[in-house]
Amino acid sequence: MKKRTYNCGLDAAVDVVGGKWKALILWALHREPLRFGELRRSISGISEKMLIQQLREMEVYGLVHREVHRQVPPKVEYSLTEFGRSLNEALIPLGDWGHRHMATIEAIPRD
Amino acid sequence: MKKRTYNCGLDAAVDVVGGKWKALILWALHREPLRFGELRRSISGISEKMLIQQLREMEVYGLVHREVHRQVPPKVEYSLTEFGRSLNEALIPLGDWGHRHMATIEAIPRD
DNA sequence: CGGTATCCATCATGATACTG
DNA sequence: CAGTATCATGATGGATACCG
Repeated sequence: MKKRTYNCGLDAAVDVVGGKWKALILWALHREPLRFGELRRSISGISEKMLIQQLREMEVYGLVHREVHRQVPPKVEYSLTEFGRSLNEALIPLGDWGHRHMATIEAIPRD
Repeated sequence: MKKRTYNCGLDAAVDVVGGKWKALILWALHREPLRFGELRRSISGISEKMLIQQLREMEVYGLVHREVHRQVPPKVEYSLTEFGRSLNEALIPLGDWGHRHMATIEAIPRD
């Protein structure tokens, strides 16, 4: 989240959901609330640092809700807010597109 | 474009359209082909360096077509391929979402 | 007009180790 | 279990100057 004004909606949306991980976190949480560890295991390749960093930002944005259950061992559950849910729905066509063209995308030369 | 395999379509799509500029470039080109200078003026805040860099990547991805008209002064037109057009359509709901929630997004505290 | 080439600052991401 | 701290690296972006 760098800017304060936007020229178009896409500009604003990219600013919110931008980066490698936020869209994937939204998707991982769209079915049910998950604990930190479950979330980490369900998003392959993410480090604990990036996961917590992105989750904190998404909490500030109002996309994600963080609920602490005071018990031993500690249990913290993350879930989507209505706002997060609405963003996730807006991402579905993009996910479908990626799924349809995955073979093409993987064939793109790197570097 | 960093990875070679993807867990889900959204993962792949984010890899293709990720970064601050590519979605905006797609949008700028969706109505009609534009010259380099027109493109630069229509995307506020982008530097020449980033514009040319992103365009080159999008050419490699097969999203954008670059057509050189040999004349004086030089004229180079950029347009969307069918692939680029399909990606742009998949981004429309996200753009709508951003447009609907722009006030909320601008009100999010920074840092 | 439509780029290219450098240099440089800053930011995003990653690896590893450690803690309540 | 759910994080934090620290350091390293690479990507991103801005400024400036130059070229066919």
